[in-house]
Amino acid sequence: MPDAARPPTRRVTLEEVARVAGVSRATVSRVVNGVASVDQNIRQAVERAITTTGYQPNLAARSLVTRRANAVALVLPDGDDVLGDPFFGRVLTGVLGALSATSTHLVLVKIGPGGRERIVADLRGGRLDGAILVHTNHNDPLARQLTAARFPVVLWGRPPRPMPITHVDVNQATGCALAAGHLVALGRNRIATITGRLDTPAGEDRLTGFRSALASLGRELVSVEGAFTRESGRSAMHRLLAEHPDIDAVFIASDLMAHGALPVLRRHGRAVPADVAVVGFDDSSAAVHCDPPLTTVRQPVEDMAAELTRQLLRHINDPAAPRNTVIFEPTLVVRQSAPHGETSTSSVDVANGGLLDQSGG
Amino acid sequence: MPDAARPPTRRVTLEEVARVAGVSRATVSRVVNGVASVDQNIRQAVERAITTTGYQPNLAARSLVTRRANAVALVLPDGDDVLGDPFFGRVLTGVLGALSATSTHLVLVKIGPGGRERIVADLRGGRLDGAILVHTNHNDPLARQLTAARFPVVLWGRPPRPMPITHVDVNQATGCALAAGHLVALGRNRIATITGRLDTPAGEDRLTGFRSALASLGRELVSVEGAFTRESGRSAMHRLLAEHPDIDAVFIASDLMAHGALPVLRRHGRAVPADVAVVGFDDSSAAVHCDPPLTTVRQPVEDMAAELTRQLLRHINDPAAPRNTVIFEPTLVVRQSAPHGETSTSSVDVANGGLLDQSGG
DNA sequence: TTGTAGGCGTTATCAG
DNA sequence: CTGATAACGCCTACAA
Repeated sequence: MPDAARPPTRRVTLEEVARVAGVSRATVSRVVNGVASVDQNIRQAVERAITTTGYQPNLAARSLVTRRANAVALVLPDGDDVLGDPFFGRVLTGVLGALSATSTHLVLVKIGPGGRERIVADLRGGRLDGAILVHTNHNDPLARQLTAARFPVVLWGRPPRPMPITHVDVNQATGCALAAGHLVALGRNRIATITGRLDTPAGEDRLTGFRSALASLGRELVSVEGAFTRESGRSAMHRLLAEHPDIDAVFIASDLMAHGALPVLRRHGRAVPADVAVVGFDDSSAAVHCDPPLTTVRQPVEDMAAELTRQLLRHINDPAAPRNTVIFEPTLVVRQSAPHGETSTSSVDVANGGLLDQSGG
Repeated sequence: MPDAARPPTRRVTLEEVARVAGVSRATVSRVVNGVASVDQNIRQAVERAITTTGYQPNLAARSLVTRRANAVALVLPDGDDVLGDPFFGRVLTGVLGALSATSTHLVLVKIGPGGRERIVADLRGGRLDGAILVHTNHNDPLARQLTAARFPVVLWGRPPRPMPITHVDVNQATGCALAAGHLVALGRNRIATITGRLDTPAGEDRLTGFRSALASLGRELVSVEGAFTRESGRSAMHRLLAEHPDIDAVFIASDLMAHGALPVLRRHGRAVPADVAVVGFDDSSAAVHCDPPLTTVRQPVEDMAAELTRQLLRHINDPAAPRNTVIFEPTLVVRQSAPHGETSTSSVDVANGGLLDQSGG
């Protein structure tokens, strides 16, 4: 028999282990699943039989009877470069971290054509126990569809329109207030913002939050709409400088956009922060590698993703569990693009503003 | 019955569809699986029954009998920020693209403590059909272990030590020759390199490849070791400038390291490319957002990842299929960090050097 | 072309 | 505490 034709490993079933150990299948099953009520001697005999036979449970068979796939999906929008956004790396890290304590698989899904149907089929077909929805496009019917069918689903960020679904979010209002307060404390008066997509909850909340925070400080605001991408930050900054050349501060709704916008400021002869102070949002890796490094509102993305994952597991384990919302408090991370003192040029990187503790769960 | 306690959807089995359609389970199964030999009228009746009942196949049951999980793992090293590397985003995009034509799930796995055992268990337990290994740490026994057990496995990049395993790689020698030729054509003579981890195949191949390419052009080389991370690029450039302040060109073994290194050059008063020309490797998103934009050796990462995925599917579908190696030819993407002419300041972004066509598959 | 019947490997119920 | 025995839902010879 040629080497290449030999199957990976011979298949060993409960039946076989039972025979070797001289007990019944049921008993072996109990040992495998750690059921307490098994005689010590028998347990040991079974364990020996398991190692000598090299037994490995067949997960499909188990899945068939337990009705658990032990797998959840992380559902992303279909964009071509979403996976290049450092934000997703942090989300993945958080989700994988929360899952690593379990034996639950993480299945990565981008919603392409027919993607929605496939997710529903997998959920109904018992191949997926639940889904984590991250930035599936605004007004995507998926969230509503899945919650209506009562599948375990959780959402990153508040739903576009009010709807009973478990989700986590950062307190956008607090974050915006931190940014506004910081810029005003720096003595800036002609303040602008580059928004995210205004048809997304985060985009909308950060605009209205920042505007009302400024208003309560007696300042007005001009805004230009971006789309949360680096390129959109670049072009939005171009427009902003053309329309409002006299600004002295900008709040940019994501670090990635800020990363695209900063070179534009430089090229237009604006020194940062001397002429224009800049504050971003996220504290993604992009913030650290901006020039100058970016003052930004930190979202504890990994923690939020981990919490979201735990919420999903809760819904899977208890289908009747109530829906839940967990809001995390952001902090301000002060770096050189909008330093503490007006004339500071220190390169100190305050990793955590400490103005607010994160709370959640 | 309270809404919250109602199960998502009532369970419908083949049995039930069969009853509704007035045929046997077997016939329904044939229709579901698209077997040709079914009478048109009966087929239609069955299809009608399927829609009226809302039947959805139970994948666990199917998996149990077909011995197929329809899921493969993408195995990553355990590092904390691997998911933040833009390289992985490209790999994911390629893999998902190749898988989107099938109904195969992509399971994301980071090798933490006990991770190896879990993968083996999933493979043996029929929960995973195969695995794609990407940058699992040098000398990780996993590749050898899985191939020895004859599980379907494929590898990104050549194995550290020769071993029969299907893999894809970029032609590192060609890529290095492109970089060396370009720098020499620019009239540079004091050429240095910042290497990747020299205990990885890519790190080693890019050092030896670049050195021998330079040697054949009559140039010598000084080198400093990095570790493929942005931070390592930064510190390596510091060391390089301290030890060899007179260099006029640097070949950096990854764009991410180059992204960390460029600001160091600037801070040390070296103009790029006037004083020091820089060439990177990968053509990742980092290359475009460097200042100045980076001339780099482009790896067709998405294509390579897609091909690697297809190879895995081939091994899954035919356990006796021979192992395979697919080498992709890189191209040189010329940007401002090492432009075409010595004095050029054009901002043209030559997206594809066109010196070599990619070939593969 | 269709139906019958057996089996895939577990878990779970219920006697003993 | 242990052992039969019956599902779980599907595929697939084999027979009709």
